[in-house]
Amino acid sequence: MQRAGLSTDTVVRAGAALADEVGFAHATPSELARRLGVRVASLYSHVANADDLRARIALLALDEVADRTSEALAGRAGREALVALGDAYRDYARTHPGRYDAMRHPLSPDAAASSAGPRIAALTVAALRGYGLSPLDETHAVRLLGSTFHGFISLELAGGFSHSAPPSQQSWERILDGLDRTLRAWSTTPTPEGTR
Amino acid sequence: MQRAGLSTDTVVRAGAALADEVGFAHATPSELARRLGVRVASLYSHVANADDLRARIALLALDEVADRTSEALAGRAGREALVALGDAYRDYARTHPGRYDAMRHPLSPDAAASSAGPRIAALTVAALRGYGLSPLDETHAVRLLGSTFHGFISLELAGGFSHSAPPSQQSWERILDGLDRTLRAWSTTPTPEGTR
DNA sequence: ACCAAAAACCTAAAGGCTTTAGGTTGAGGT
DNA sequence: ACCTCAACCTAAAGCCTTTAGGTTTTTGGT
Repeated sequence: MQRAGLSTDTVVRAGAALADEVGFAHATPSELARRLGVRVASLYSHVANADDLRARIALLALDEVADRTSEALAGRAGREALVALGDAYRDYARTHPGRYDAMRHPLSPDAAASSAGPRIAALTVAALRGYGLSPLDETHAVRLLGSTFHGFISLELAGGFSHSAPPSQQSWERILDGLDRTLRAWSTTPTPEGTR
Repeated sequence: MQRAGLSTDTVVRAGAALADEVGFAHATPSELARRLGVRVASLYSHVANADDLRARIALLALDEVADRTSEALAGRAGREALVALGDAYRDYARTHPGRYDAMRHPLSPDAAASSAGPRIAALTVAALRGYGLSPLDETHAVRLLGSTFHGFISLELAGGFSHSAPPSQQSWERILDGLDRTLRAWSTTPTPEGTR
């Protein structure tokens, strides 16, 4: 009998491809086994259970995003870096929607710590270097970027912008522009009175 | 034998409560029946199937958000309206995390059209009235608000901000402030050159 | 070339979830 | 008292996940 020659790595990669095709939520061991031409039970030698499979897809996605982000950011600063960062996320989400969703899959604390998540955070900080922010402002700015990028991408992916003109690309550019202006004025913004 | 006296409405409401407790993804007919003290099959008289249940929870959530938003916005304009809108979303997500997730559940085109979604969109436009935007700018601004609010809330809910100082509330206020400034300068922002 | 051990794959089975078909029982109106 | 509708039920089929334990291929040392 011919063997598929699977390993944890190949299984996870196939799982990621499946997630991109049918959606992260529908990337199940059953369907994966079917596509790999293997019995379901065989997958359980490579992956502990369905959730472990999903967590590993998440780790893979985080890694890939970190790599692309790192490449996109090389040699860029200020507005250019901001745009490169946003486009890197958005392009990744469009080419790999399942993996992108996987990134929001909750990980155990130590899985999260040893993931590429911190590396992505560090890259975001690096992208902001050109704006000359204080450490505190920097944290707020990282959160602003994360929120805006993730929010736009997830709404766009869910089809939230597809039912009205103009094309979302225009809004994306407007928003990047707004972010750049906001960040340039970030440190001059007084902290709101009500800060707790 | 005692009857529970269920209707579609009570089932959906119980489903929404369940979603808030265990998460939208785990709000299954099985678990719901268990809590209602009823056999699973009985639910299928009130709800077509598992996805129908989830869709109805989504519709309920959209309706509730529209109501709260509408109330929060009454008598406010400009920055005040912006903050009220954001806080309404965020408060709803915190008190009803399952329902909030449900709102991103994909609906059929006609279900979406007859949902409270358009009402929410109209309320967002109304909240922006004080900024005096052109219709095109208004659309971009609605998308900006939707993205930023949803992104922040969904990352916050997923615990993305809980592993670092300062508390997310501070970032939220900074971000609302940034949005207000951005919107005030929105129409003076030249459309980026590369607009397609 | 041989032969153990590891790795990959399998069958079988238990238990949970979703969904449908068809039967029973309670509650309200006449 | 009766009739009807709605609420609820049992039963069963089909799918998914997970575990236990067996078989076969591959591998690498001799």
